[in-house]
Amino acid sequence: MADDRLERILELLRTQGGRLTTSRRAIVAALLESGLHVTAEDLAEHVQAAHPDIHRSTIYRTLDTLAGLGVVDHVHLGHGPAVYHLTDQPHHHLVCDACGAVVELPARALSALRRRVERDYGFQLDPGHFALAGRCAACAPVG
Amino acid sequence: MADDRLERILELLRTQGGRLTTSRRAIVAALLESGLHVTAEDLAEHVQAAHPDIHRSTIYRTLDTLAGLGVVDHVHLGHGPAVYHLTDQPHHHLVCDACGAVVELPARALSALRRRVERDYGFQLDPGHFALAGRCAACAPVG
DNA sequence: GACGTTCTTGCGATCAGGTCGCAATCGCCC
DNA sequence: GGGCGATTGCGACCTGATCGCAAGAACGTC
Repeated sequence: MADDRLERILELLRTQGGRLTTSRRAIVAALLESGLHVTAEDLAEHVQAAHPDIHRSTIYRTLDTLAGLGVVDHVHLGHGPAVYHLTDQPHHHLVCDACGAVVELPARALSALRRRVERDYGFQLDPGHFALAGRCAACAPVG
Repeated sequence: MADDRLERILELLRTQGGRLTTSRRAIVAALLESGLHVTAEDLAEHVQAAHPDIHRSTIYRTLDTLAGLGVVDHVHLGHGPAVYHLTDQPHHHLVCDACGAVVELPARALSALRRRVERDYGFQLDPGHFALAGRCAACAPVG
C-alpha cells in the first residue's frame, strides 16, 4: 500500500504535465519512507544514500512541485528548518520551545477555534500550516 | 505615558545587572514608537535614522536581552523575518498566507484551546509565540 | 527506434535572516 | 578619577533556501 501511494503520487505528477524522473521517484519514495515530518536536509540525506548525485536544489524544487500538486505541505516549527509532510492526514503540531519535541494534534482539535475565527474575523485558518509553541509535559515549568 | 513605559523598561534593565547605554535607550525608545509588530531590520532602520552608528548586531543583542527580561517577545509570521512586540498586551496573530496581512486576536480567544491541550497532552501553550496562518477575509477562497 | 521540444537537473553563486568572536569602548561603583 | 566588566562595532560566518545557466533527460510523434 506504500506502493499504491507512491504510484498515485507519481501518476498525479505525470498527468499534471510533469515528468517522471529518477530524482522524483527517489524523492517521493524517500518521503513515503520517512516519518511524519522531515526537513529538506533530512530528506536529501535519505535520498542521497542511494542516489548521491541528486542535488539539494532538486530536493527543494521537487518538494515545491509536490506542494503545488497538494501532495505535501510544510510547517515552520519555530526557529529551525521547515518540515514537510504529506497532506493526506491533516494534523497540527505542538512544538516544545525547550526541547524541540513535536506532539501531533488531531485536526479536529482546532475546529471550534476555526469556526470562531471565521465567524468573528472572516479569516479562514489553514489548519496544517502552523505550529503551536509552548512547553511539553517534560519541560513545563512546575505549577 | 510612553515616557513612563520607557523609564520602566530602562529601570528594569539597570536593576537586573544591565547597563544603560545610548544604544539601549535609543532601541527601547524606537520600540515604543513603533507599531505593534516590528522586524529587527525595521527597528534598525528606525534607530539608525537618529543614531547611524548603532549596529545591526546591537539591535539583535538588545532585543535578546529584552526578551530575557520578559519585555519583548518575537513571533514568526510565516516565511519572512520574525517580528518583535512588547509583552504588555498579550495577543495572537492571524497571518494571511496570500497578502501577509496580520490580524490581532485577543489572548482569550485561545483560552479554551489552551485548557484542552493542557488537559489532554500536558502541553502548556505559549500564547504569544506563534502565528496562525490562513486566508484573510479579502483573500479567502470563495464559498 | 530516432528526433526535437520542453521540462528537469546539477552546479555554484547568491540571498536573507541571524549569530559570533574579538578588540575597543563605555557605564557604573567605589 | 580609576578600574572592572558589560556592551559595542565590525566583519566574518552560519544556516536555510533560491536562482540562473547550460547540459541532460523524458515524452509525444513519426
